[in-house]
Amino acid sequence: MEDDDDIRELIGLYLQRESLEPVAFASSVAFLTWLSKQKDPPDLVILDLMLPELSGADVIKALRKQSAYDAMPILVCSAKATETDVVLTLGLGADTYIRKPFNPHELVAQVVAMLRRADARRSAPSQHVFTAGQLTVDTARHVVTAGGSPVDLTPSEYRILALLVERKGTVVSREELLRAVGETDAVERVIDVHVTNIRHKLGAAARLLHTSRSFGYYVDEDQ
Amino acid sequence: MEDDDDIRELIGLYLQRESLEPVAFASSVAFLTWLSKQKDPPDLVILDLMLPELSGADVIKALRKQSAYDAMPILVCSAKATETDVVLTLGLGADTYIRKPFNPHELVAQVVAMLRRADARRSAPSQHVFTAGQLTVDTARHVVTAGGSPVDLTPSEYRILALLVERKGTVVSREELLRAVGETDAVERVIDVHVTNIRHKLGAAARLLHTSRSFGYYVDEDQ
DNA sequence: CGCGATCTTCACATTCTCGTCACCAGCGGC
DNA sequence: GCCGCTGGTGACGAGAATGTGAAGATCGCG
Repeated sequence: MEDDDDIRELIGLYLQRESLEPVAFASSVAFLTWLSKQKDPPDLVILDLMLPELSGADVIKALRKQSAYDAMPILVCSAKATETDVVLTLGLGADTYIRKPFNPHELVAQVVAMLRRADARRSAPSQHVFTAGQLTVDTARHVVTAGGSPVDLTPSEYRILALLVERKGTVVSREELLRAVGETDAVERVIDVHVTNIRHKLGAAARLLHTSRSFGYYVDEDQ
Repeated sequence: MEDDDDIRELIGLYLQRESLEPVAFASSVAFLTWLSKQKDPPDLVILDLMLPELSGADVIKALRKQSAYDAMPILVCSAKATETDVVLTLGLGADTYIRKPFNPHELVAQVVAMLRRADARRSAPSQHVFTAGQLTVDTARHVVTAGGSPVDLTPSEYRILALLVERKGTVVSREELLRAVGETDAVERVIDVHVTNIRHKLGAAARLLHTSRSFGYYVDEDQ
């Protein structure tokens, strides 16, 4: 939210370049109205302090009172930069303060940093389950299932299959699979043996594990 | 961390006024050494970019590589304030950038704002009793029960089991368990011995504590 | 300083895994 | 069909990972 049209547009452009989806508002009221209609709160709010109607500080206060928005990251940028302003604004519940004039790149970097942190929290159990067809690899439990039933793999077999499923659709070279197994100086053919054993243990799901002649192996969803 | 003695002291004083407990270092190496000896990571790190020996950027890189510290808030303050510096620093994993010269009150306000957010996350699931099957771990009282009756564990055994139960269902590496115990310069096999002892003390509930060959240990509800 | 509790290391047994090899099968080119 | 090359596979010995008992090493405490 920012009352100067040019600045608002500029910021928007820079954010889009980071494949973010900014929604811009010229006034606090417009923003709050929009917000009340959203199902999920936005990932982050950029706020100018000097706004017509409701001031930025009032917006922060209003947001922080509502439990739905009390965890939403707020970045404040403003030309009002006396020490008191900064302290007060942060005290109200803003997360970061950037002084105007700021460089767009800086703003974007700060936004990305804040989102990274928020993401880390939200998706704490991040991505640790990979699937390919009826195959699932749980990298937290180190468990592989094929068609629902667990498959008992040795550590090396697990590491090979996990890498292949994580990269499903792309051929992985024996060299890289060797590295995944452990920094050994073994002959590349070791992988062949492991793959054979994996196939036996997978049973029907083995048809997802393909050989790419003279290149390596790959896992594919279909067929 | 800040190489100018006066500034370091000044910042420390201001932080203490907020009933925080700052620990100051004049060099990156001193800080990292101290950090490796701490059981729990500090709540927040204030970092100057221009340091002798290891630069602030190197410190950030080093910290973010370790999972124990990848969530630790980092505030960077520096006179190196070109746009590129700010963007790079935030990109490395810092959370906030403050330009020198900064007002101490601003720094403190920013620190408090960051801590508020980190606190909200940490204490959000203020859960202190974890269970897995007939096992319960009360992290407030430091008491473990198996099938209702209390189990008498040594401190190290408790820490290991607590971590495993908190993360039930996921494999925890010996390395991470070692870190939980506190000693980092011990042989990883120490964990094996502790686990053996824990198993004996758990009796029937020991069947919940599994070995994941070549990966670590894990606790699972079922089976 | 002595004592007990706890931690760490070590040694050994056991079980499981890995890498290698030899040989066979499949494929494509001719 | 023949040949050369690449991949599949069964078997085996070397070595790794783990469980565990016992012997120092440390620590905290009276």
